[in-house]
Amino acid sequence: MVSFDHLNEQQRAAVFATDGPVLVLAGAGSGKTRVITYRIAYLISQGVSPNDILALSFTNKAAKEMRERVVELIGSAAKTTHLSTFHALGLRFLREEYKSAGLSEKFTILDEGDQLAAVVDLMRDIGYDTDEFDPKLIHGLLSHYKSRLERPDARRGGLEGAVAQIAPLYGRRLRALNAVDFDDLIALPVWLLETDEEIGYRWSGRFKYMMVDEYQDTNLAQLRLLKALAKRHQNVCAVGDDDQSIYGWRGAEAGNILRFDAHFKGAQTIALTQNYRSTNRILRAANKLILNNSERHEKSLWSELGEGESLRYMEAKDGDEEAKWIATDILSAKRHYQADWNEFSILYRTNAQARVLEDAIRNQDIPYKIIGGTRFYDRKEVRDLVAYLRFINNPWDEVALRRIINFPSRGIGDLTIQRIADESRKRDVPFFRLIEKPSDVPNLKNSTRELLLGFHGLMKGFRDRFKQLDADFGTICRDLIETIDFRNAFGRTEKNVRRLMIRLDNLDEVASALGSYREQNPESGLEDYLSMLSLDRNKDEEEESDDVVSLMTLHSSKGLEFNHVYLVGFEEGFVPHIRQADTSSGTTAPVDITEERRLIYVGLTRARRRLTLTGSKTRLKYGRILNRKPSRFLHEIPKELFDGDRSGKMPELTGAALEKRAQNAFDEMFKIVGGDEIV
DNA sequence: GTATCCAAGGTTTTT
DNA sequence: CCTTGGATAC
Ligand SMILES: Nc1ncnc2c1ncn2[C@@H]1O[C@H](COP(=O)(O)OP(=O)(O)OP(=O)(O)O)[C@@H](O)[C@H]1O
Repeated sequence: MVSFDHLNEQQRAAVFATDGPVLVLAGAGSGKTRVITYRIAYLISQGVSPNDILALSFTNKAAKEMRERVVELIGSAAKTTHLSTFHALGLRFLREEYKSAGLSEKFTILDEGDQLAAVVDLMRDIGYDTDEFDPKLIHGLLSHYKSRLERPDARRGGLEGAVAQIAPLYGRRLRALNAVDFDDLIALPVWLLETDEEIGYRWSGRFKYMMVDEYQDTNLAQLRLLKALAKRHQNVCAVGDDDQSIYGWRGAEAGNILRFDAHFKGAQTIALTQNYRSTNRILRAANKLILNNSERHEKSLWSELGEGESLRYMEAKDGDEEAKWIATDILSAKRHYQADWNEFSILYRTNAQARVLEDAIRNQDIPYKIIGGTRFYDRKEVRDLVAYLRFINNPWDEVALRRIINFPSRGIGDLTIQRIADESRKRDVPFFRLIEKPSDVPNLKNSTRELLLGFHGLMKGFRDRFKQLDADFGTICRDLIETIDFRNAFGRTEKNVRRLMIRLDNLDEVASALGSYREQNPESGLEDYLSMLSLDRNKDEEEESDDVVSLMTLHSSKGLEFNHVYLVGFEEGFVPHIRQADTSSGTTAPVDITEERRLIYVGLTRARRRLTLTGSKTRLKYGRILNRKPSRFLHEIPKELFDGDRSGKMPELTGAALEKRAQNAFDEMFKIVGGDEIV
């Protein structure tokens, strides 16, 4: 039996209000996520089938965590609850309804690079000068329109006109590749749900109770998806905080949460006001900062966790010193607080900042993990191997095919490829069909035709092997690496042996990952692994989460909490980020300093008891030294909350100083917090 | 068709 | 700084 004693009154109200639309709009750390987990538990305890419950969160990590928490509450009965991200849900939908969407079974999810390449290709085709129109910008706008399910106006000039011209071609191109992009994962399901009555009816009965976490970060397309799925029952419970809306740049629409009751008629709104996470000093810092934003939903937050320790601000002379100082500080704090490593987190604005920190932390033998930003699947050799897998899985994937048809070199040159492409376009036959039957392509030497057939045979062999029910993906993938002879291909250009070894290791890692994926999901095919790759690029790190210090961007930290938080690079240029602060190239998004402020708000409110801001007077960039000054946001946090006077003088690291500084706060905390509970 | 050299540009944030 | 890809020579 689930006990609801661990909820306050408002939380209980939200949990028990199972029917009809409910919005929980409340500040950071007020227990919104806990409402969702308990709500799932409550529904199941009331006899609702776990299979009828859908809870959506923003990241795979969050979805996974939610599953763990619900299982803790009610045990394995929760296992069949649908917990996923919007994109994973969209994918699932399309894997079932692919035919209606004009796709074939094993469609591919195009990664960003390939999306961009498609845009460049199409722009060239219809005679746009890629110097005059930045393809990145065009692609960004295209994505923006899709995320709002809007059509750009073809009669407009300039960028919008260009996007309007390219959009339909881009769509057609993707369908020809039997591929979708991220936005399609939402847009196509919405389109089907809204236009195909049978599909709409079927799916709107599928999930009887739906919950959405971090609702402030949903976009218009996601709102439409939600509406379509909830059409028959309106049982939607959304929780979020407009002050934590940090994805405006990719189409998130704060209006979704602020006008929830207009989108879902008869919605009741519940506010949560007690913060269970942070000390009052931390809370006050965050509240004061966010007060500088207008047009927000005013919220009051209070905490029973005492005043707590003062915040700290440390300004180093350069990035190395900053990183070293943090590493040392973590070491002494670990001793002093008898803390576990996983109580520490280092947050930064951009992934690039992780490098220095990583070095410093590793030097002190501190166990750590870096969440996100991993470029593993962006490395050339990995992308090449994945391109092979993609083509094997989905022969329509011409992008992958072109990437690998002559890598490693097998004598199929640009001219040959051009001839095949021309013929393919002329006769509207997929590229790969012509490789199966090169005699259909005019002007090729017979020896070239032989080469093409050889390539086709090779690929077909692997395709068949991957299709077998008992296929051992890991072994097949290693065979592929061998047969293709990547070793030789990279050995030729890479004379640095160490680097060559790294590349080969990376390839082997893909094989291992593929093998273990198959072992864990014996029912899944190659297509599932590949889409998992595009949707969850952090999978590997999450596995061994254990007792380690976490490094991540402010964006990735949303929803998490740590006893000790270091918010690093607290300088103009990082926060707000230079690209957001200056007015140049203002086409992607309006200059939005308020979103940067919210980002800091998110960062500050991750801390439970000890919050440290750090910055540096100089930064090394591309080998150049840049002078830096403290972030304007520093001055928006009251001086008196800081240890010292916010001047940045390096706080002492000795045990005695720590002792003196923290003693009172520490005792106070312990009295109040007591034993930790699960959410 | 393939190998090699050099210039340019890259760093916002993520599904 | 380092990587990437495009131009050029073989
Ligand atoms: N009623 C409660 N009693 C005690 N602790 C609670 C209660 N509700 C939530 N908590 C704790 O407060 C912390 C924050 O909760 P939770 O993550 O649900 O907040 P949130 O509103 O989702 O935060 P954020 O806005 O930052 O995502 C967690 O450690 C949670 O265990």
